[in-house]
Amino acid sequence: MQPSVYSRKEILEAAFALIRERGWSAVSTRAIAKKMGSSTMPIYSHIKSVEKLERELRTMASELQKEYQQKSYTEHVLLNLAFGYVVFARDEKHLFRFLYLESPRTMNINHGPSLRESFFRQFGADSAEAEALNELKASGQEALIQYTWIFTHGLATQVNADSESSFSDEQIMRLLRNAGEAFYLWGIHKGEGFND
Amino acid sequence: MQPSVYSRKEILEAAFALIRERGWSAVSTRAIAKKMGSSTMPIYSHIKSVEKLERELRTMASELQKEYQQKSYTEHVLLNLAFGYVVFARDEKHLFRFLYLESPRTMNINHGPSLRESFFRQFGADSAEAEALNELKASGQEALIQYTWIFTHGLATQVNADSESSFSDEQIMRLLRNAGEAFYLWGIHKGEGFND
DNA sequence: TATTTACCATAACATATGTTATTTACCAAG
DNA sequence: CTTGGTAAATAACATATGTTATGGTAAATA
Repeated sequence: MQPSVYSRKEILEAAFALIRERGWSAVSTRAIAKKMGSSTMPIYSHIKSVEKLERELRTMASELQKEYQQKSYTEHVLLNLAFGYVVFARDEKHLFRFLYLESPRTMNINHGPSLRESFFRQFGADSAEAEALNELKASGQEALIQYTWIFTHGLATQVNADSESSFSDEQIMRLLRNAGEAFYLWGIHKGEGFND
Repeated sequence: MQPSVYSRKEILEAAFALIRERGWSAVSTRAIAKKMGSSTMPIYSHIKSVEKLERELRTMASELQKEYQQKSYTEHVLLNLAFGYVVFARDEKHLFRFLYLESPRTMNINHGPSLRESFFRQFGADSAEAEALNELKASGQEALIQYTWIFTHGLATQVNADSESSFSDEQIMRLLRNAGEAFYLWGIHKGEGFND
């Protein structure tokens, strides 16, 4: 048996480079092949169809997103998740669009789990964070996360659409902090939580 | 000279119906022709290229969006703009995606003027609204609009992605009101506006 | 060494799309 | 009525893409 000249890994990396640089619409079997200096056959021998390839690329993009979100930019877990999400949207425009803005080739409107679920999971996991929010009732805490998530996603898409990438880390951080504080104080103010 | 059997208007309406029902990716000269029961020729005789067609459709979609945003849902102009924007995103999924989420066929990341500019324009135009916000300094007012806009766009994209359209008018209105109030109170609280 | 088999390149098939050339049919002007 | 021009249909050209068939080459195996 012959060893593969073009490995599955190599193929995925070429495709991933393409989507990072030029977006999902620039990914085709021929484009990948050209980038590797091969024909399209190795792709089909390692990955059955473009649909499978798309799934792989989604996973890879999500992994990179996760790296952005897991860095410790501040001492606040939720803020880190939000900040990482927005910076990912700014610095990896095509990947963010691929994951959250553009439709899959099959025209389902179907966004991934993304930030929102991370928010809710992390919130439960991090006790220090939870303690700091003790003044809010449970419903208020959940609402705080919901509002923060909506704001974060809005900021991310806006930052993503800004082709000059003129949002600095500091600006993004300030926007997120301020919004979070506003929601938090509003929750305190209302006492009853966000749902009345 | 013969009168046209297929008018420019008829063509645009067929294309618009297509994009509303099945999205921009479903719009092609042949699909339009099929919908009209004609060949593709009338399209080219009235509209030179698909690129021109896309521009026309953007205009039409924006007009419909404007209708949503100009209704008087409440006594607050800004809230009306925001609410109309979100409801448009919920009820016209394909049009909203076409205008703000998907890339143009030519791969520029370029979102339209949209809500944000409307916000800033309307804000200046409506004096009653301005009066109500007098307690905020000018910089704080601008910031309030910015934060509100970010939240609104975030909510719109979230609502748009929800294929069950499970967001009721009341929920959307409440989210927008609460967020706006939170930002407003935060601005008061800070005194100096949002930019410190 | 001869053979078989996996891998890959080439070419082709199938489809979808924008666009244009050619032909047909019809209406209006002379 | 003839003729000319316009609009529409048909067909074709050009490109892009997913996918598959065919054949060669080189390595592993008998």
